[in-house]
Amino acid sequence: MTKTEQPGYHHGNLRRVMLDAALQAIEESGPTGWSLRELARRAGVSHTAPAHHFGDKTGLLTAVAAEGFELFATALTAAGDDFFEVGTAYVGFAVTHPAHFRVMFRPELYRPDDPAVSPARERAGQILAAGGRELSPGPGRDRTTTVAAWSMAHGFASLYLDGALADGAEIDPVAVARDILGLTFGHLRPGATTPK
Amino acid sequence: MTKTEQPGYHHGNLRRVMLDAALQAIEESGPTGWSLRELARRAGVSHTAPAHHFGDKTGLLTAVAAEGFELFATALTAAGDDFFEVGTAYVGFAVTHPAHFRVMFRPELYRPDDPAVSPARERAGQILAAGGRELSPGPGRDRTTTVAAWSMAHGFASLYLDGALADGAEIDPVAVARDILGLTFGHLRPGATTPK
DNA sequence: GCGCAATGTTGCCAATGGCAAGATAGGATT
DNA sequence: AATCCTATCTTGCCATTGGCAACATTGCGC
Repeated sequence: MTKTEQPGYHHGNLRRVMLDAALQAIEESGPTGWSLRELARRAGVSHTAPAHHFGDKTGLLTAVAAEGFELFATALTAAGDDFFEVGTAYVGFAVTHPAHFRVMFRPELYRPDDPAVSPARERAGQILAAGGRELSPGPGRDRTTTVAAWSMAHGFASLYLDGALADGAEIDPVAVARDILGLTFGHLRPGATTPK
Repeated sequence: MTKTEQPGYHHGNLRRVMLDAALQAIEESGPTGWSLRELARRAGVSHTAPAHHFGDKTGLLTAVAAEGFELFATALTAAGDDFFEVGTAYVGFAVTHPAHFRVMFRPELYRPDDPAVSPARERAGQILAAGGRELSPGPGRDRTTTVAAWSMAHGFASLYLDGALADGAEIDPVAVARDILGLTFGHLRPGATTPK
């Protein structure tokens, strides 16, 4: 359709193509259920070509994590200042970028201290912490509130992606996320009434 | 410490030894960061001996998941009827059995439909659902409450095990779990104390 | 133009998971 | 007790994998 032509020797776009192939493979078979050679075959290059872009397999996963944290930080930022919007965006990101998400929080798969990873990860952490401060019920409880909200969003996203919640019916994960965040944090919101 | 003697040809205890070796390897390098042959070497047997007990690598991981869900269901049951105790036990299990936990919720690693796995998993699910019912703020909200609590416990356990919460200071994960459960579900609790 | 670094290739190696065929042993049957 | 029988374990083998080394090609900067 578009310019999918691959000229002879130099691929010209290998890095991106390999990343996309990896993302698709991760969605299909998990973060370790594929081989570098298989991806290279799919991309139509020799089995060592990717090494020039990522070094080794861990390097490819590091690149996935780095891109993931970048997209993640962007998505959280775009959600604005509202605590619930940030929480919803957290789950939204996981649903939209399942392969990135699955790698990002499994530091034994990649090099977490890589300079391409750490800054974005910390940027995301800052946004989450800000959300916790906003909703904290009192001084000294910021960290607890942040951890609580983070756990809620992260746990729901993980359970959903792992299929643990699929008891037959299809669900709209983002809507459910909104629901459970409201149930558990609604009472902390200014001017909220306890459900009951 | 007891009968650690390995007679010549027949190991006599290979299944358990392999399981323990796998659990240790998983703690050290993640659920896929080791080789079957390496475990066999550690156990002092040939590289195909484990096949007679587990079939293949996936079979070994299936056995880990099965044992995990058994222990998990037992731990949740032992926590009693109190919602907060169940939530705390969830995190306690993850901290106490990190290797099991890491495998259990990653169905692409094993055979989730294996008859050794499903019953125990469902048993655990029943206990969680009962906890949700207990705390539900109204009819029709049972499922939401269950998912919320499950997400909270699961998310915190996952983040803790993955080292995402380690911002320098050591924490007591079970105590923090109690804390965040209180913050988010305390307002749903009937009265002050005394669960009947 | 030209040189050189980036990009890609082929050939090779040790390690891995798994299969097939054979060895061993411990218990059940007789 | 002799024998069979089956679970357990071994050796030998194969295709696949990740990674290294050496070489080929290309396009960009000077």
